[in-house]
Amino acid sequence: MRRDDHENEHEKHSFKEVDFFHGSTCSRGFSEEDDHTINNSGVQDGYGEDGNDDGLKLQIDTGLKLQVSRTIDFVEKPIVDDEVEVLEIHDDNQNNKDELVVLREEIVRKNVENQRLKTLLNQVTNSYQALQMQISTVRQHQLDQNKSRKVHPTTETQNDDETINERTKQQMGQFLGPRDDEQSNRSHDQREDGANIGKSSISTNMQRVGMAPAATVEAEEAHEVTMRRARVSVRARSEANMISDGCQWRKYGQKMAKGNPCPRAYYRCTMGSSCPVRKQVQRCAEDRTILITTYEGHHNHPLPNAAVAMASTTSSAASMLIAGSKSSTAIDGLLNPPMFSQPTALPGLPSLATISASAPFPTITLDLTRPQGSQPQGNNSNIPCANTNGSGLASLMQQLLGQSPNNFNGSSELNRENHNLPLIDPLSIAKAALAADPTLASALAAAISSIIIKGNFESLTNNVNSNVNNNGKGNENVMQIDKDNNPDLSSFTQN
DNA sequence: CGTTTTTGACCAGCGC
DNA sequence: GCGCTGGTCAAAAACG
Repeated sequence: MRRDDHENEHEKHSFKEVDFFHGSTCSRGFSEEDDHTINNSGVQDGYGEDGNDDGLKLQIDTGLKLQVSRTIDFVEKPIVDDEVEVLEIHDDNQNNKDELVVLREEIVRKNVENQRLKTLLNQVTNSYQALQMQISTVRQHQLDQNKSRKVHPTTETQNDDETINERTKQQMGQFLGPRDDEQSNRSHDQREDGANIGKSSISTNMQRVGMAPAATVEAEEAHEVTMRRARVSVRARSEANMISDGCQWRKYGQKMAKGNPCPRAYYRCTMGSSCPVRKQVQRCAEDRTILITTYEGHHNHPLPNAAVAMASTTSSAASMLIAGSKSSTAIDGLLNPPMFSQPTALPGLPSLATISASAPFPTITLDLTRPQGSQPQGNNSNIPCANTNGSGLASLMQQLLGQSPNNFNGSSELNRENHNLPLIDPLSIAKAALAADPTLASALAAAISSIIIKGNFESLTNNVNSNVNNNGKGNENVMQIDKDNNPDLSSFTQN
């Protein structure tokens, strides 16, 4: 292959990336062949030729670095050996030593570039995390202000305007995803805040319907407990006794649960001296290859990157449940279990996760075992399934970004309020999927990176407007990923 | 020897 | 009040 051919190949791959970031399907990074493309051609071609492309490429790697350690592995993997081997064969065949020298130099140069990009990547990562901290700080400050307003309420109009601004910023922070090391500094406060968010919302709604103060207090207390105990459950096929989530756990108990011959194990996070996070691990009674891991609580200590995914998902799930509770219907549902007597597809995310507020505590379940597009029993038929076209990753990301799950009821009066609620963090959902099943890493990493690059807040906020009918009899909203049964996703599997 | 796991006891919530 | 169940505690055992 001549150098010109190399450059043509580079250009092709660059076009692939551009296509991807403009929304078309793309296989970038989903195969071994393309893995190298990312390291060599893709980044290299974009770097130094176009200032805008520079930023683009850097942010690509930022996403990978931040969320998918496995993907980073091949970013950091030396490329010399394989390529040299290929080139040596090439040299033997064509006996063109000059060309070989040129190509070797090219490889060396690209390795240097890779090192430089890695350095820049770290810088961008740090900046990204710093920005998250700033957003969280602003959010915290505004929540405090909100508490003060509760004590000294002003006019309703004023409060509404401020609340809108605050919630918009909360959405921004939510999209970026909570940072657990900054959570560590104030996790308890955050939980308080989470409860207060719900309390504030409940109070507002109670006032609207003229409920008695005593009932309000009672509801607030119950809601606070509910929100503090919000859980995230991950269903994944695994022969191991635990899925790797980056945290250190200490087993403190084991019980036989009713209706399941497999024991349930109880674990406590040991990465912090008094970390309140716990998890339960149990095999599914119907299919013992399925491991069900349920997380509860917020870490109060810094987490390694590998653990951030699941931890931030927990936080996001709690926010999501709090958001859902902000409608009066949802409050009734959370406080009165009959609303959750039957499963219901999660609006916009029908095949990725389950929200189950059935007693005793609301739980969001990431089901990584179901065929994509399948629905759990008792699905609300009114919920549109965004996955019927079966377009693989594109469909998946459409589900992740397409609709907000916040509008659990169809109350037009409360929709305006719901528009300003914290959104479920699609990054966290995807990251949790990655943590549970690393084979999805390369596929979702690229997609997540594209989200970051595009700053796709619009995709989130715009779609919040979609109303979702809820007939009030459902209790579980379901979205699932299954790369095993989805050929589109399976084709992206990284070995 | 420190840490982790095991396992029976204990407690709280709930329904009857 | 009683029994059932889920969750936690804590002492003993196992492990590295």
